[in-house]
Amino acid sequence: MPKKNIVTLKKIAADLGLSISTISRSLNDHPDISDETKERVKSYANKIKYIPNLFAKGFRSHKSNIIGVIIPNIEHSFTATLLRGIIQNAEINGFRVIICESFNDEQKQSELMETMIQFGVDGILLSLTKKTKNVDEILEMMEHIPLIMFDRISSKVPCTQIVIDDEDASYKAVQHLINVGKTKIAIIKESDTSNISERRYQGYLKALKENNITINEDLIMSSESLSIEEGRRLTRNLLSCQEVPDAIFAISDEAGIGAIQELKKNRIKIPEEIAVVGFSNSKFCTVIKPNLSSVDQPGNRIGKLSVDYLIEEINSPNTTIHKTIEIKTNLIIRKSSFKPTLKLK
Amino acid sequence: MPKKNIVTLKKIAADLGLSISTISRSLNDHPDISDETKERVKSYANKIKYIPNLFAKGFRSHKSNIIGVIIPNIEHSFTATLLRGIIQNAEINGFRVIICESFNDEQKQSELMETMIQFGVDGILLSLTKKTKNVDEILEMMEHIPLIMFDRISSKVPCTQIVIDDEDASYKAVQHLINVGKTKIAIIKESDTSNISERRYQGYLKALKENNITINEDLIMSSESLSIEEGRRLTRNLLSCQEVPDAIFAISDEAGIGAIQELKKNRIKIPEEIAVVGFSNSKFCTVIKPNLSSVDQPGNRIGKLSVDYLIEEINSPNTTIHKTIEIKTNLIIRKSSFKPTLKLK
DNA sequence: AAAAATTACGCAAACGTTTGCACAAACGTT
DNA sequence: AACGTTTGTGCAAACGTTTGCGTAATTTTT
Repeated sequence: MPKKNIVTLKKIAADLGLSISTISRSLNDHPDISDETKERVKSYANKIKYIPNLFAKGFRSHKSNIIGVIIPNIEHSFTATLLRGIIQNAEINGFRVIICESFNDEQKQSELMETMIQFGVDGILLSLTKKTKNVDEILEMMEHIPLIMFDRISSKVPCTQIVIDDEDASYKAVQHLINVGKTKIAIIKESDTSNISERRYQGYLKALKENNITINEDLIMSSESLSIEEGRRLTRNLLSCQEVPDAIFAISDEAGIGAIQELKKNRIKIPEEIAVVGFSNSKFCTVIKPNLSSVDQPGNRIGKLSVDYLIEEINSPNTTIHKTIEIKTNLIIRKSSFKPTLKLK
Repeated sequence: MPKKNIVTLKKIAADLGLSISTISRSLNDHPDISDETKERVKSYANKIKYIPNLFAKGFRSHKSNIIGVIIPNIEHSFTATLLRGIIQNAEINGFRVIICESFNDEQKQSELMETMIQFGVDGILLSLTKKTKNVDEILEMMEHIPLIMFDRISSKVPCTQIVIDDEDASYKAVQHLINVGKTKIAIIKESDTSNISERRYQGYLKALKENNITINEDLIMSSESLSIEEGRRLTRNLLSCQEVPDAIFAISDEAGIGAIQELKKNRIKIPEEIAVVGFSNSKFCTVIKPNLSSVDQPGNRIGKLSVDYLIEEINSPNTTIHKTIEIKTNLIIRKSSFKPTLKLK
């Protein structure tokens, strides 16, 4: 019987011979109330285990203290750290979090946003589906609620966005490969509808250009969706090129793993003949032999920052300065690309 | 300005010349209302994009349509599939999900439960911290809210529990090792405060006993927390035993991976000299060479079932028949334990 | 000592929805 | 023709909280 014996402001007021408003204000530390009364109310409320009715609160104040999070794929390795950062920081700030998965479905993504708004979340943290084409609905819903985008973003949406500095990360990865003496550097990326892939590709191009390495189209491999299997397939393709690469930069660890597997199958020495670098620094990296060099993304930090900015926006909705924050990454160098005798550039 | 132009029942009533109650009933398909009126109201509500205020709803009806989920560690590989099953099924049934992580902290776990109740969730799905000693608070809070436990459960709490049939799973894994001719089977488990580890250990013992294999204490390795590193360390210990095992059953994939790494380092042939089986069928299994045999846990199913039972309990809180559901698993046999010429038992 | 300001509290409305009850109209039964 | 029944709708209370305003008591200022 959870129903009865529910403690409300009214009951406390009756028991203490005060009015409901005095109780409310005491509990909320309103300056109008004397310290003495506050103390009396608080200790009594505590004693009889008063639990505020958050529905009534939200109903009155139009504040839910809930943040909605929409992510494309909860199983993605990077997502866990991202979520952890979000949840932790939200909690510190007194917010709860609702997490929903869009399953990379643009339609579902819109529905989720709508439901969340309806539900009364105070703000939304959105990581887009892999190929979000139409942002019209998002733009419309932005009118109704504070929105921050993270990880998988779109420049078409004018809001604060927090993201890995993908271009810089790729640039550093490729630069590293060049530093260890590689020149025929292949890239395994996704098709150009993927925003993230595209940014990483740009970093790749930039590094090559800066080092006066001519871009060889044969060494640019794309796939719709990068799995280990796709990594293997594309690596097979690379090996059958007339000019075989001496390094492979994969924009995902899965693809990098696939590359290593395929290279090993062909008895190609890693990193001597072909070096490999991945992206995400997932747990796979230290399981595969040789260990995969990879770009480490500080997911916690992105999560934390997203919450920070969202809360800021919730508290002052009119401030329309939208920033784009790019978080720097660290390249973790392991056996798959390490070369002790580095060639000075 | 998201504030104004909010559509409420009152506005619809005014626009349509009906009363608020008629609008409410129409939208809720109350039988008292004529089909004609219902249709008129619904289409108009739809047209002006009426969004029900869920706070007011919850406030009135004491129903939130939210399920709270508490898990010890969001980064655990198995958790993702579990969550996916929960979220999917909850959504189908018109429930939203709030997910919180207890970080394997018993204190935090209680706090989270309390907050969730306070928040007005309709029910809680709980997966315990690794070592939950004191369940008093949980027992107390159970009085106030429907509770289902999943994955990491405790027999001390009288509620419906959904869990992998760990004993059976281990039994099958060890039986498999015996089938391929192994007799000196080691186990890498956690210390006996871990409920799950203990159940898996029982399955191990059962299989050995049934096959009249005497239990060798030297082959039983325990650790506080199983990581890849711990797997390696315990495997090192095993290799230094006077009687080296011919198989290792690790109750986690991480430990299994560690075992394989250590065995390879010592140039021990897998599975010929020592076979290895893990538990969870995580993605690691197909990355390591040789591929790791492992117990596949249908996380989706557990998640789905948990939601089913919880909703049942929410809808009829008095029904106090608490079941314990044990889901069967599948052993996925890979190179790390496969032996083509199997010895008939 | 009177006026002004401050302090500490109570009253009551409001938030949007649901729901028990009342009631009018229309219908079916004697 | 008088009655009960059904159908469709409206009235108003209630849920627990916050908050603008009012006010009495006290203190400060003149």
